[in-house]
Amino acid sequence: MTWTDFFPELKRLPEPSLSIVERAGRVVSLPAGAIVFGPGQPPQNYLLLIKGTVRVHQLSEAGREIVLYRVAAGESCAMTTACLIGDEVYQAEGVAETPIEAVVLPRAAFDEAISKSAEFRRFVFAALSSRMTNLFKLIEEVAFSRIDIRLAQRLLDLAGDNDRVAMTHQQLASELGTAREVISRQLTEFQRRGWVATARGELTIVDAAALRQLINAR
Amino acid sequence: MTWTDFFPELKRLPEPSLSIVERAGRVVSLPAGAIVFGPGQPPQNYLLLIKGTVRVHQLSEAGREIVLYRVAAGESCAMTTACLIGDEVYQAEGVAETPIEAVVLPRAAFDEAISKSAEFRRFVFAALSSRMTNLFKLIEEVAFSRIDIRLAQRLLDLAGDNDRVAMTHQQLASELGTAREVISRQLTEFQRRGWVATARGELTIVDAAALRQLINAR
DNA sequence: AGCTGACCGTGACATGATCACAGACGCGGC
DNA sequence: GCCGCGTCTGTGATCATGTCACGGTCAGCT
Repeated sequence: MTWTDFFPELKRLPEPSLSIVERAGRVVSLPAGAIVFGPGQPPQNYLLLIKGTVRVHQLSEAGREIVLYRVAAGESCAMTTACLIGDEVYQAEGVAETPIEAVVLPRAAFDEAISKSAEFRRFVFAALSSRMTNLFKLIEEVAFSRIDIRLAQRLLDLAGDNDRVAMTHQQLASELGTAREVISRQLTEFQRRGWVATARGELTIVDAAALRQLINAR
Repeated sequence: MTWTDFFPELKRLPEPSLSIVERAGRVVSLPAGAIVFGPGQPPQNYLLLIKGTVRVHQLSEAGREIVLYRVAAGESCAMTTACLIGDEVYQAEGVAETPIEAVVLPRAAFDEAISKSAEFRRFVFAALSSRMTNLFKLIEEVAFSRIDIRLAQRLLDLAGDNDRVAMTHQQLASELGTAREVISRQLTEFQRRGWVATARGELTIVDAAALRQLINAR
């Protein structure tokens, strides 16, 4: 079994493209918390995530941060792709949120596959454009959405089936690019209304319907 | 003379790619104020601007807007490219700020040129990735920058050699995704400090150095 | 001159960010 | 258990920004 088993679109690549990427790509593992890439670095490899998730966030000078997007298993990293193509350095940081396994495909092989395979191009650029779409949405949210609505949305996104979010207020603030105090106050209010239950470093969604209603109210 | 004269990178395309795009691309003109594309529309053509500028901005439900980027002569439109590749509809609006001339290249010819020419690909995707880089910067600014600094930056950007910006406060507010009143107050303050002179529908930068210093102060 | 619509100024208030600080909790060491 | 320490959370004060309401001013038109 080879790593392309994790990427159906790539598995269907015609030869010789399939062989190129299969042979050039190496699988690496990183522990949770590892910094996958950081601002100022030039990308050397195309990245494909097999297992785990990577959080990509931007850091401000003042020490605040905002999550730009997450890379899930089976996806590629948009910022890496953009920087590779445009020959630029990373502007954001990528952090392994869980232990991860990823394929690193060296630039040369990436370029070769791009030029030789229409299917590979489609895979790469469809992912890129879909992420771009997300970024436009993010800009709209940051510029125009109220913080309580953004928090409610994010809590629903982050909660698993057990409606639990194991994050500190500071981490939630970093998700949305705001300050911890703002999150604390909003959560206090959510709790007062019986929508969530909070505990140190974690929180439980009690009334998901109410949160959804808040989101749709405007 | 053909329209590719306006795009040095394309002019250097090897045959047959050059002929493909030259023959498939039609030059169109639009008056200032024309809506080039709008939210919900599917893109049918790749766009290359020959003359004038197009402003691409996102509209919020509440009627506020923010300028995502401008397409200058000699450039392509990133949102169009992304939507074409990813087969999605536009999420933002493109407006001709001046009378414009543009090349529209139908999807089929675009796809063909992409698959046949490495140079064309480089042209298209380098533009896309560079715009993506801009978007990350925009997110950082919206999320973390003070409005006075963002306004100062934008004024310097918008001012021509004569240090004049012919826009209303409302238009400036739309540039930055904020409200008119906020701009009015900031400009009043800038004027009080002797940095700008304001008039109805226009403004003159008096002390560009002071504005630059404000920007660099933090 | 008088009308009209766009443009601008401003006060009052709501929301969000920043600063300062204190209390609560969890965990390791004893 | 208990202590000590670092992290996490709560809260008031204040500032920055956004929203609402309204009135005044200006340019262009008849």
